[in-house]
Order: sequence, then C-alpha cells, then structure tokens
Amino acid sequence: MKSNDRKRILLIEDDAHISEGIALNLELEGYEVKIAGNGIEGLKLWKEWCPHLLILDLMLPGMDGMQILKNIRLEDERLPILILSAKGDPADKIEGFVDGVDDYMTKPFNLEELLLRIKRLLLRDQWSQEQGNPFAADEGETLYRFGANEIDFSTGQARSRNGEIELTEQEIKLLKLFITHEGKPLSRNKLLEIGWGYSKGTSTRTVDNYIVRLRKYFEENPKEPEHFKSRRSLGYVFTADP
Amino acid sequence: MKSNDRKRILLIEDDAHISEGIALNLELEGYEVKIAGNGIEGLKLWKEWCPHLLILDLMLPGMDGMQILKNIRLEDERLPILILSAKGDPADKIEGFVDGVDDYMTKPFNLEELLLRIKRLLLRDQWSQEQGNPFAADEGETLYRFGANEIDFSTGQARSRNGEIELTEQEIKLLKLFITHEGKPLSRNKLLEIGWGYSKGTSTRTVDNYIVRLRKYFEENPKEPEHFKSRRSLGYVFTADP
DNA sequence: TGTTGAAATGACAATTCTTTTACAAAACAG
DNA sequence: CTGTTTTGTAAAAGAATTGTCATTTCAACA
Repeated sequence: MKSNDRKRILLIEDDAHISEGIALNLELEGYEVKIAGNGIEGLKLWKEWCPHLLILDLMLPGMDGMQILKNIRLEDERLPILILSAKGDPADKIEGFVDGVDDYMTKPFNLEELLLRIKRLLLRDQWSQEQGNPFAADEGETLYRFGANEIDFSTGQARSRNGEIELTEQEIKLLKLFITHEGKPLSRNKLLEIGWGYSKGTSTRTVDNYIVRLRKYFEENPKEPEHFKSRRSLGYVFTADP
Repeated sequence: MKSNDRKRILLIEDDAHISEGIALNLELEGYEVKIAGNGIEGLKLWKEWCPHLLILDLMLPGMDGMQILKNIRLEDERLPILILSAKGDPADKIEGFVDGVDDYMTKPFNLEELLLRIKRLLLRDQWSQEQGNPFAADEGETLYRFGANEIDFSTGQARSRNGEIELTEQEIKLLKLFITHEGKPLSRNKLLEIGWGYSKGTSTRTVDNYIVRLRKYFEENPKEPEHFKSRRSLGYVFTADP
C-alpha cells in the first residue's frame, strides 16, 4: 500500500478568503488540497479526484451543502466529512450530524483545532483501511426487503415476483434515496438534485421514467402502485409496508 | 462478528448530576454504561471492563483527566475517547487533541449532539475492527475449481476445456481477486488499485483486456460469459456456479 | 544488441443506459 | 363540464461504458 502518498483533502467553500487560508495551512501540513467554490464543482471534483477527506461549508450558493452531503453519502458511506458552518445554533449541528457527518466546526473557528481534528479523522480513516479490506465498505447491512421484494445493495441485484433483476447505477441511487426517506414525499426537483446532482430548476420527465421502471420491477400491479406512490404536485413517496 | 452486542461506554465524570443524566440517555440509546466518579476508579474499570468508548471529564478531583488520557493512550492507541470540559478556551482544546483525543465537547453541551458524536465514533471504530484480507486465497488450498475449470495457484497453471494454460502473474492476481470476492462487483478502479497498485482515476482498457483473456480461457462461450460478467458502470462480477 | 512475450495503450465498434421528446391519460379547479 | 396542470408511457435520440484489436512499451534473456 502506498500510505506514504499525501492525503487528498477537498474543500468546498465559497468564500475565497477562508478557503485559501485553510488550503494554505493544510498544504503546510503536507496535505494535497483542492478547492471547489460551489456545490456542483465540488461534486465533480469529489468524483474525479477521490479525496480522503472532505471539508464542507454548509452555506453554499446554488445547491446547498446539505444536498451535497446527502448526495455523497449515497455513494460513499465512509468518506470522512467535516462540516463548517457560520450558523452556530444547535439545530444546525444536529441536522448535520444526523446525515453522517464526522465532525462539525462553526465559524469563526480555531485553526489549530481544525488541523488537529482533520489529522485525527484521517488517522482513524487509515486504520479502517489498513485493517479491513477495501471492499468491506459495502458489506455491512446491504439487504433490504419490502413487500415481496429483496434488494442487495452490495451486488446491485434485486429479487421480486418477476425474478432476478440487475439494477443500474441510477436505479440504485434512486432506491437508496427513497428508502432513506421512507414515508416522505420527495419532489422531482429534490430527487434530481440529490440523486442526479442537477442544479435547481431543470424540468424533465426523467424521474417519472425511473418511477415507471421501479414500479415495473417491484409493484405487483404497476398501475396501482403500493410502494411508489405519486402525490400530485408534491412528488413521489416510497412506502415499505402499505 | 458480534456487532449486535451492546456497545460499552465508560463515563468518567465526578459530577453525579451530569454523569447520571448522560448515562440515562446513553442507556436509552441502547448502550451499556458504567460510571466512574474519579480517575482511579476510571482506570480500574477501563482495565476490567474494556469499554468500546470512553467519555472523560477533564476536570477531575485527584488524578486529573489529562493524566488518565495519557495513561490509557500508552496502552490503547485506538480506543475512541471523547473529552468533556467546562473550560472552553482554545488552549485546552488543543492540548486535549494533541494527546489523541477523538472528539471534544465543552459544557454546557447539547445532548443530542453528544449522542450523535458518540454514535459516529463507534461506527468508525467498528469499521476499523472489521477484518478481511483481500488476498486470503493465498493461504492453504491452492487448488480452485469452478465450472469445467481448475486452477492451481501454487504452480500458476490452469486446466480448462481448452487444455492446459500457464497463467501469468497478473492473471493470477486478478483471478485471486475475483475468487475472493465472488458475487461482488469489482470496479475497474478497485481492480487497478489493488491488483496493479495504480492510484485512483487512471483510465485504461487494461482491465478489460484481461477480462477478455480470462473469458477466452475459462468461458465455454466467451461472448456469453457465465463466470466473468460485466455490470455496466459497476465493474465485473465473478460467479463460480452460474 | 536483438528477440521474445507479457503488459499497457489507444482507437474504434458494439452495446447498454440515460435523457429527451412527444403525446395520452388522469387529476384538479372553477 | 371544460380548460389547465400534472403525471404516465413509449419510442427516438443521445451519452457513456464496455469489447476488441492492432500496436507500442518494456524488461528479461540469450
């Protein structure tokens, strides 16, 4: 293993003053740093560059930080994420943590402390990598059942009354989104933003088409959906046990 | 793995009001909790009870928190430790972190946040524990059979319906990878990283070429692979008995 | 050196998945 | 009812991924 390689840290932060300050310090500590000034760019860099740790400003223009967080957690359960936020009230903190944040600091923050927290997070992460095998990531709770269906997220396969199905990437993402938000209506916009990384305002029939497909796969009678229901002008709701 | 066992949390805190409040909440969350009212007792319990996580008040009577911390870190580098402290000034924070603290909260703290931070720390810790060596196939049995094929890893030879084949080094590595991860899709990236030691993000057709070769060797009908299947945008899956 | 064979690359074709487009059907408001 | 908005669906167009082959690189070896 080449654990000697410099650790990559991705910083998603719109305020150039702050981001450059942090980046400079991180580089002095020996990390490799890239900055994204907005969410879209951030997601792109995350995909391409595969950073070891992510520092994320919750208050971003365009797609907001929370969306990015959700988006990334759909695909990577384990990436250490440290949230920065100007807002300091407890409500924010908690919402951030719920979605799988590893650490949280409010601006203005103490730089030394930030550096130490980062160091510690990366150290723990490295322990995870060394001991476990790199594939263990997916091997936790990967089986999900609802109705007469069973989904194995580790292999991307599903069994339903129609037999075995090989799910595609988007289908998996969408399913995860629905399952993690069971019972809550998700608007097309939200789905596009979180599951696709689109910026707001795009209007297409894409989502509907996927719904059609999910219904074909998993509904007993696709015309009378039980699990993937539409809520007019709200979006779609997933229900595990109708 | 007995991940179902309740996690043990040791709380070292002299103020009974606070400690009991925290303990109660932790128990409601399903943790097993023990309280130590001072440092000596704390160290004793840590040794006997082997908690999964330690919550430590820095301001303790007698032996002070920092001593305990150092003491424990001498013997256990990895135990997740969360510090509580009434003093909120940065200097304290930093000193705490330097000595291998995983998280730090100052009193008065938000209970929800405490619970969430604990949850996250324990989750990461669990990931660290998970074992599994990607090249486990090295051990013991060197003969592997699947379909009409037989591979002898000790000599690097294989027999298939096409006769005897001398496998090359890379082919062997790749085969081992597939065999040890039967049923799981392996992305090109993972394969390149593990089998070749490439860093992430390299894009080549190398892996595909090897797949072609493996299929030629081992598939009855390489155009309709049974064992080495491709899962678009996920990678390749190996299946021993289709 | 030149030979050899494995390993890697790059171009292009074949395939599969995704998005758009277009329109029908359904739900709603008045 | 009737017009408007929203949702469902199929099929075409568009992208992206994968399969294959010819070619180049590289290192071992005679």
